[in-house]
Amino acid sequence: MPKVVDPEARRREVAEAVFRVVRRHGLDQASLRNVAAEAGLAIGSVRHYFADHDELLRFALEELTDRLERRVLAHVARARSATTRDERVRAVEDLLGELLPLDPDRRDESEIWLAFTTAARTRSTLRPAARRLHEGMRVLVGKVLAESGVPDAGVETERLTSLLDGLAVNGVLHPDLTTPDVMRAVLRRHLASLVDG
Amino acid sequence: MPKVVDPEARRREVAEAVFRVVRRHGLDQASLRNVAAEAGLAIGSVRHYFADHDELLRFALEELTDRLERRVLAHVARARSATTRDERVRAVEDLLGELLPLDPDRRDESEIWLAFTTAARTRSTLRPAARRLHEGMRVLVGKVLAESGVPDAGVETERLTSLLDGLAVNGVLHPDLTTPDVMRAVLRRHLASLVDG
DNA sequence: AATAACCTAGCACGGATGTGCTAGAAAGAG
DNA sequence: CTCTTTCTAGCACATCCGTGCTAGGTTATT
Repeated sequence: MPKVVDPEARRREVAEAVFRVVRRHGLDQASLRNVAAEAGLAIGSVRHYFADHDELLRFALEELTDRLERRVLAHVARARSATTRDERVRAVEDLLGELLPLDPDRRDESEIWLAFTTAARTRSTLRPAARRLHEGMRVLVGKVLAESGVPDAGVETERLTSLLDGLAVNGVLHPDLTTPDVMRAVLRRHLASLVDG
Repeated sequence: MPKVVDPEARRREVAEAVFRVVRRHGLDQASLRNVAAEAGLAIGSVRHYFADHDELLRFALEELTDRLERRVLAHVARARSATTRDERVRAVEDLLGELLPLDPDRRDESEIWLAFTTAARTRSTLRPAARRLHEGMRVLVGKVLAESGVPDAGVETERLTSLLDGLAVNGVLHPDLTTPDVMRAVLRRHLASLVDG
């Protein structure tokens, strides 16, 4: 028998390499060769774990989705257990802040999210995964608003979803203008305007 | 002397070809060969008007900026001449709506904008032009808010700018969910919440 | 120690890309 | 008609890409 290697762990390692390449040089540059080099593997090794270049990118996007989902779900539990209204508002703020590039880790994730999401427009094999990610975020925002008793959930869900996406985009593309402090202030203002009516 | 050809007009024609390719297949596919084929020219002809592949893309982005600017400026004049408050609100709505993919033409423009803007993150030669485009939009939004007497212009400018960008992104990437009607409703709601306080 | 299974490495092919050059076509000026 | 300048077309080269294959290495079990 061969050297025992957890194949799923390997796949995740390769996905990490994809993320680093995408972050530094863009999704175009996430070729098998570049990713293999970044992962410290031979191109043949990468292809042993992924049948296809497409499958590699698809897996990376799903990996990103999983990670985001896990992080957000932890906050959901915390938000539900909030007692005072102030505590609850703060919990919602933190929860939605997980979707913004507020610190280096989340900034990395947002950069990767933006690259994959926009690429999915013309790369049809990425569309289903990108779609699931978007819908997940959308229903999350919808639930948060509904549970907070905000009326007119349809329009407000779209408004908050698009605001968060726009903040993430500008936080990634123009970090000197859309700084973490600015993003937090905008999010706080928006939430306040929702509860005040 | 040769066949007289207005070189600027030719450059703009080629830029149009770039737009069509980007819209259909993404910025990655806007190679000299693909663009030349789309424009019905030989690759050598395209290179006669553009020294570089970089220069071609840069020119296309600047062309997009010019076009957008021209369209928006027309609305600015109209908004300034509004008399009643109702008329003014509607003018502002139309003005900002020019930045959203509300009809096929603007949808095309938004798709191209998104492709170039996000590509500028890793393609350094596109950054200056993308930056100017973003700042132009930002000061426009700032002026609109200031002239409408909205307080706290800093945060509100960022909030509305990011909302518009987010709507454009989702209008392009998820047109079945973020439909023109939804975008209009969101924009209207946001503007209303600003003037009511 | 021998075997069999898994993993790694890499060659080879066809295709695409940007760019440097060169040859020729088109058409107003003399 | 002829010259001269502008424009068009396209070849050639080095580089990178995804993928089909194959050969070699590594190691737990027998």
